[in-house]
Amino acid sequence: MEYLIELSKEAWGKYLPHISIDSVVFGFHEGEIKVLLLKMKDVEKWVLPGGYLLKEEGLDEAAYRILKERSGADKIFLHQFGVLGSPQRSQEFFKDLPDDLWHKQRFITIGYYALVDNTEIRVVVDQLSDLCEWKPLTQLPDLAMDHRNIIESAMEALRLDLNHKPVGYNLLPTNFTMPELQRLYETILNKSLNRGNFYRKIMSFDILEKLEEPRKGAAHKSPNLYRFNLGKYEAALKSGLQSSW
Amino acid sequence: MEYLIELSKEAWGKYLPHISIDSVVFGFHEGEIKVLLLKMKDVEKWVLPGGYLLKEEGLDEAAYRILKERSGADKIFLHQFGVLGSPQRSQEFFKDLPDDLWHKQRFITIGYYALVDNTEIRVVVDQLSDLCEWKPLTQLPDLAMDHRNIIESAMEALRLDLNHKPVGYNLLPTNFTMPELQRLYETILNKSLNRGNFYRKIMSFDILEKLEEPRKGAAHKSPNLYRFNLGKYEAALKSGLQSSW
DNA sequence: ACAAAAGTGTTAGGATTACACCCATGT
DNA sequence: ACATGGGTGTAATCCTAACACTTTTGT
Repeated sequence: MEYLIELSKEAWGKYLPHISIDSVVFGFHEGEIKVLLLKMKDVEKWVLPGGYLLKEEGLDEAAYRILKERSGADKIFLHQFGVLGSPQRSQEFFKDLPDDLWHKQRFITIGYYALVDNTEIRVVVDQLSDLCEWKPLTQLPDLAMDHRNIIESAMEALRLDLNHKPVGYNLLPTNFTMPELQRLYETILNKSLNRGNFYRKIMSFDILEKLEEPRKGAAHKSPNLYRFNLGKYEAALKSGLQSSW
Repeated sequence: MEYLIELSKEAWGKYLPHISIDSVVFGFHEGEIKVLLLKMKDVEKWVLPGGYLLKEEGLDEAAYRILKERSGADKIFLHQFGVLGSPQRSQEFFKDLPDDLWHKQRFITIGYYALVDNTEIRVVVDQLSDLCEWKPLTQLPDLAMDHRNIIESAMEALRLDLNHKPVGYNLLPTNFTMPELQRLYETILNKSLNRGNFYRKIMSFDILEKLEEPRKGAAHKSPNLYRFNLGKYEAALKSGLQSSW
């Protein structure tokens, strides 16, 4: 708690008041969508990696910096999806703390979602948190304030953006198999897709490149590996992958 | 200028600093999309109807209030579409004014778009403005700060929302003709549509009700009048009007 | 007569869905 | 042998685009 008060003093000088940024970091692992969460020190509550806007900093810039500081995630796809700001969203949470505490202000929070290939992320635990972990979207722990809402809005935004943003490229490792890509689509859309039709349709977009070598080592037949042709992918996304999945 | 300074003093007490709200009010008139703009006093620049967030006010609530105060528009469809906030977006505009002027802070602005049937709006001019007028989207006057950008983002958002939000219901008068509805779609999508196909498709959604009486008085054949069945319209929008226009 | 509007018909071409079949390959 | 993956075939259905025809009705 000492800790918070120390940070608070610093905050009033560095940041714009009343504005926070929270990021919902999505990953895809073992066929599930996961969200990166931090466990608060001394409290059994989890929070999104969030932070504040420096006085002379752009919004996207701040979102990148915060994510870097609080989770170690770097060079990431980030997209702003909305602002949440009911007057009471955080006050109740800090009610036992002094009134001049930075955290006790009213905050408007700007929501970003981030997409990461989580095989590449090295998770860092910062000063405010005990733990930084991937939690499955379907089994979220107890979340502070309105963070569960924020996650739901982010997921909704992601679904709508599937044909307009490079979701696959950013959630999968560079090389991936067709079943992996299909499972990603099925998870985001929350419905199952016919394998043959999925294969034909995704190939018809002409955004994938097949690698020479299949993935080896596992049981069963070695699956072929693909990667996105980023140029073609982005060109195709501009007009939206016309598709009804 | 006196004026601004007076307002500035008041503002520091009433509003949250650094946060503004700007609304792009769309109307549809004479086959064109129009935007409601205010002309600043003493300067040849136009601005969006915008304002600030009261200390204990929700975001949507503030957007409604501001629109009411600055344009007279009431009971309106409003939707938040994004946040704009490069550090220098407004400073340059007020550079000759005192540093403690409210307006000279750094602002993050929350963008809303509003849809109105502009036959119903009675435009009000507030203290800061000379004029409040509908300007065609295709011939916008000289706009202050980044307001032209904001309008473009809003229009982009509107296009994407066409199958998910009750755009037609809110931009047209209660009763309207089929050619009017088609022209609205054509304008938003910026392409022409085949009449017969448009008719069949829109009817197939089963969201329109045909009135008994056609519109009378004009030249040529009296066109039939329709109105939206709001219940059915909203139900259909939930899953999105599956359509490729 | 003419222009605008309403409603329907038609046809070719695509896209979608839902299967099914066959092959390859690692254990 | 069996599970997994890859790739293609196909038929029914539906959607779309493009045009055309007919009828209605004000001026």
